[in-house]
Amino acid sequence: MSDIARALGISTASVSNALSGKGRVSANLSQQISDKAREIGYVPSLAGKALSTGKSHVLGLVLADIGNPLFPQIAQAIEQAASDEGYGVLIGDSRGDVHLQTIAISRLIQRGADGIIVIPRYGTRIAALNHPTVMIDAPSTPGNTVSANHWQGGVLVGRHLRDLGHINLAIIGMNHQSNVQLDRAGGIREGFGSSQHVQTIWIDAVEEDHGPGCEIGAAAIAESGVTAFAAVSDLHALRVVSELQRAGIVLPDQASVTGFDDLVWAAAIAPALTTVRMDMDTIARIAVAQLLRQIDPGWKPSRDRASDVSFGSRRGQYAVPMKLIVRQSSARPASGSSTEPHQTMIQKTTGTELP
Amino acid sequence: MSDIARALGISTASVSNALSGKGRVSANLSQQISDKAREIGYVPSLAGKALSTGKSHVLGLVLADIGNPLFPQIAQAIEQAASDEGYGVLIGDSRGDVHLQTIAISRLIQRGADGIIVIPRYGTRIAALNHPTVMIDAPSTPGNTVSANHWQGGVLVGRHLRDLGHINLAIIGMNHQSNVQLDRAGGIREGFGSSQHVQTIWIDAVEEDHGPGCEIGAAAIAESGVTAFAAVSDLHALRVVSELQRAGIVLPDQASVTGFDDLVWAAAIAPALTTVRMDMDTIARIAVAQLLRQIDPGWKPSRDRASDVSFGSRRGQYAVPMKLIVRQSSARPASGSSTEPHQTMIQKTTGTELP
DNA sequence: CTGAAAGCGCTTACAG
DNA sequence: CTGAAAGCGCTTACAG
Repeated sequence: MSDIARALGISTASVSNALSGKGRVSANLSQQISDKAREIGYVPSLAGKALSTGKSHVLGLVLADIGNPLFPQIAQAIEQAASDEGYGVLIGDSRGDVHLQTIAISRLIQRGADGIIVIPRYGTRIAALNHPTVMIDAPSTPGNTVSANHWQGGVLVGRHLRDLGHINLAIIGMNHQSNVQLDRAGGIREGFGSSQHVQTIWIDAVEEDHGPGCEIGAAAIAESGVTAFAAVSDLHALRVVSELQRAGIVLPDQASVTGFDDLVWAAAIAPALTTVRMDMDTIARIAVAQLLRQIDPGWKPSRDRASDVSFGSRRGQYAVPMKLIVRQSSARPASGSSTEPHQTMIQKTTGTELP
Repeated sequence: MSDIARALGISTASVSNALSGKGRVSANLSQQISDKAREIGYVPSLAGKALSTGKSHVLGLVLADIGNPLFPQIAQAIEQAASDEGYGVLIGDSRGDVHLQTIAISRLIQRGADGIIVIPRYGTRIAALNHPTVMIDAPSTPGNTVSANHWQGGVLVGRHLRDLGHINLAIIGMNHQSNVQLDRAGGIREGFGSSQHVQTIWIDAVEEDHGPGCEIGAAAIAESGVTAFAAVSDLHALRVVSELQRAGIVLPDQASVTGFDDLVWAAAIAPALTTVRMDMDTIARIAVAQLLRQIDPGWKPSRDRASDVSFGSRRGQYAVPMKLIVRQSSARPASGSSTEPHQTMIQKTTGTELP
């Protein structure tokens, strides 16, 4: 910057004013300055700017567990939304440890992050920082800023399965401490209708009895009359699909399975998994916008995003609609066989030697 | 810092010297300073430090595609290794676009990253930056700094399948532009032995003919006599498992399947997937160490890591050994049925009405 | 061992 | 419209 000033024989103040476009410089000089800047390949020093303004233009993204399979989707969306607004993203990982979560946050603050985006571990409450912060979890989580509308996503699944003609459903969850999972399960129940048969299996409870990674027992559940399995995550849906197929149950003819999140393998398995997808791009945009508004109350989005306003919010919270993605794992069998008594069909295939 | 100096009636120079532990201050004063610092809750300003030293203590992590399912493992390991050395990690995503990759890198540099860690898209060559950079890809990639020894990982798989008694193998790859996949496939071939029957299926070629997401045709391949499937990634292994099971082929009795990378679902499916794991923690530590050495030739690791030196390197490259994780998908059947003529067995189960 | 001073690259009142 | 000056919080020769 001083290079430009020297080359043009002017003050750095004018250079700064011209380059920041605050309009305190004549159009003529301003033009010369930007020409010269381009000519000498001027790259502003963020460090200098940060020191004088007190803003680093960096956001911190803290996850309970970076190992989470959803992390790629999240990080990609946040990175995009942040960089659209001229912000960088610093990552912090608390490796699933609640205590480390706080440490990770303060480390990012020390590093100069202007604001923090937290995706907490279920059951965790973030101690109120006196630092701009937004949280992405579930509408039912206290302190949540924005998230997918997990309940509504569940309703989509429940209705879909009901419309397929199922009357006996098992919901598969992993952890009943997780508001995300609780919301999803509640929505599924509502969508499926309370007059039907519905049971919920929490895998953590099963694993407590039989050890981690044990069978969920999906095949046995199917034999008891359940024809629809709605998992609260694709990972668990995959376990269900896997156990069912191994037991010789043909999908989707004899049972429908659905998941959540549209993880990378959902489309890769056969039959491809019906699932529900979050609109992470929108969630990320809203999260970043809310954060920047905290950092600078006068902040306005760089491009108009009319959509930002369109999600009704209880208590200033945004709940972004989810979208059902119907694939073969819950297709309506062409032959209409889903209405046949499934007991018979299962028996027909259990003749093979199974584990 | 000036607060401390004022409170103690000394110069900021002494405070700086004491706090940075460069030993130019009497033990006595130094003690007072650190006491006072703790007392008033002093938090150093990285911005000030960055401006005066010209170092941000931030590293940039650039991925071709953050959406990559391996990203969580990578990011977690890099974040850990970097923060162990007092560095933060800024993320950049090129969304799979080769052109954006260069842009992402320069954006991170502009943001003040002292060095860049690149995990490139296959087939991409990073234009030599005049900025500290390390690259994590495959030993066979020009410019690679450190990576898993994908070839050796392949050998592990090949030998394992051979030792199981298989004599007819199909290697499943996705993209023959990827050095990672090429290395893995080559290793598998070597480990399995060249005297055996081996064929390689590249999914991208199959998809070119039949559209994306089409069947690989694993069941048909099995019917042709193949009893072992070695995929170069868990994702493709999953597709194989899925197709095989759907066709009524029982794993591992009638066929063995292996993958690569130990992605999150590898242990979740039934039967659990035999796979090969990278030692990302070691790779990340070496990558960070190499990068910091470029940034500051006098740099030394904060803790002694004797292990860093133990991986022989051709041309200064590190190839970190991979580890085979044997699970049920390639277990030796208790009954020894893998040596029975599998044709019969397949027929036995294809009696059910399959798609 | 300790301190006064200059400088890193920017921004921002304040004068002119 | 333009510039001289001070300041953001640190580090680092250089004196004393």
